[in-house]
Amino acid sequence: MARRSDHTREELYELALDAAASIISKEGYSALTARRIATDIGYSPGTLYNLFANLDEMVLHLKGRFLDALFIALSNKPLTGKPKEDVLALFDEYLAFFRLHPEFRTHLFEPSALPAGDLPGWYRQKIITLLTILETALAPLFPKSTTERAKASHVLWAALHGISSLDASGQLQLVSKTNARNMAKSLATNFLAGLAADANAKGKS
Amino acid sequence: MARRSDHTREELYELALDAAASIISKEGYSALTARRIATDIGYSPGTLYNLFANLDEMVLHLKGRFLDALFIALSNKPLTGKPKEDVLALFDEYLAFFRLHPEFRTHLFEPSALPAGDLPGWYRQKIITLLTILETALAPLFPKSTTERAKASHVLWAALHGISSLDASGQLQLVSKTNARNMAKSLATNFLAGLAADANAKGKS
DNA sequence: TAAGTTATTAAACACTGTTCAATTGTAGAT
DNA sequence: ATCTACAATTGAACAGTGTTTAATAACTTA
Repeated sequence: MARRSDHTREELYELALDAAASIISKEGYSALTARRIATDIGYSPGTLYNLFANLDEMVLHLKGRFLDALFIALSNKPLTGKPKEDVLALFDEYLAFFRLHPEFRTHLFEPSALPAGDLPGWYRQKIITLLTILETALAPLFPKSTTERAKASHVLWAALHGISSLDASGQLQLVSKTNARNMAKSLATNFLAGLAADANAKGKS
Repeated sequence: MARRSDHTREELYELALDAAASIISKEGYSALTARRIATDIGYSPGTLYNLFANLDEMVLHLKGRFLDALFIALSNKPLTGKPKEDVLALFDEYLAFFRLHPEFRTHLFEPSALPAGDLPGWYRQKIITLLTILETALAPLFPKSTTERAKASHVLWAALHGISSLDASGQLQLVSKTNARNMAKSLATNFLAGLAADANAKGKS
């Protein structure tokens, strides 16, 4: 067999990622195999290796798509300028997004077999773009130091990821009666109150 | 071939888990295969299936051992009764433990292919026991409500897990200049300050 | 000493990711 | 219209995986 002109390279790329997303969402990660994707899109496994270096890279591109979608979801509602309100809204949106795509909660920010630092720049950029939203929401609390602002947003993001990820793996329910949304609210409320108290103390001294 | 009396069933169990831990720590998760473990302990793959239902169950037992070790590490220093001090010390100990066993940072609290709720009781108990330490450290802050105390400890644990896990996968360094220890400190400090502020407000009203 | 039990094994099964020579449709040049 | 060059696509193969199972032989008991 040989060349077909059923789809362009770009169409194939989308077809493959669509199929992969559908398989994962319907049957879980373990059902995602090269042969299965190939069957679903009507091509042979070898064709996938003409599009991606390997399955890991394909999953990385799929994650990239989800990072884009998450960014759009989080950008949906404009920020009000009130940090607490905005952070709570972003957290809710974040959790809601992963409730729609539970299969990605654990995996989206987990290692992709890549040696971490070897993640491509475009992927890193997507995460940074995502974090910018949170950083902007925190901005009013940090009129002076942008490095402190960045740090706070990174802590909040990592912490929220922990809640969302443990929730997804079911280990939260295993141990706690509080649901993820409540925990995220507790995290945001107390952390921000702590930031405010700190700013107060510095202002007085 | 047939029966040998080189090792008891219990010895074999320990041998297998030792070998598995060593393989993971030296060559990573992907090197952990039934044939490899079998070779390393001088038995055939089939023997492993006389000890464990399957590889996933074996990994679960290995995780159990790590939860035990983590508990011991966290119980090492006695609590002082000062919540902030104790939580900071626990966080540091937690991060230090996973720095010693980086290969487990991501996996220890991640899904084990088991449908979450199907995790055996003994495993669940190990996690609960672990959380009790943190809950005890927070006790002075919650003289009345034990449910609020539990909730706070769960939030802190999940958040710390997020930091530790993202750090392990290298995605923290990808995005932030702050290291995990600093982030954990920021988390603990601000969250506890927030709790204190809340308690103050309630006390006054 | 004989019989029964059971730990242990090699071999097999159905799968996996990945590679590659062979094939053949398509595009461009003549 | 024909020839050539290119490259997308493929089936088959390779080396590996987790897991099952019938056969075996060492141990235990009678």
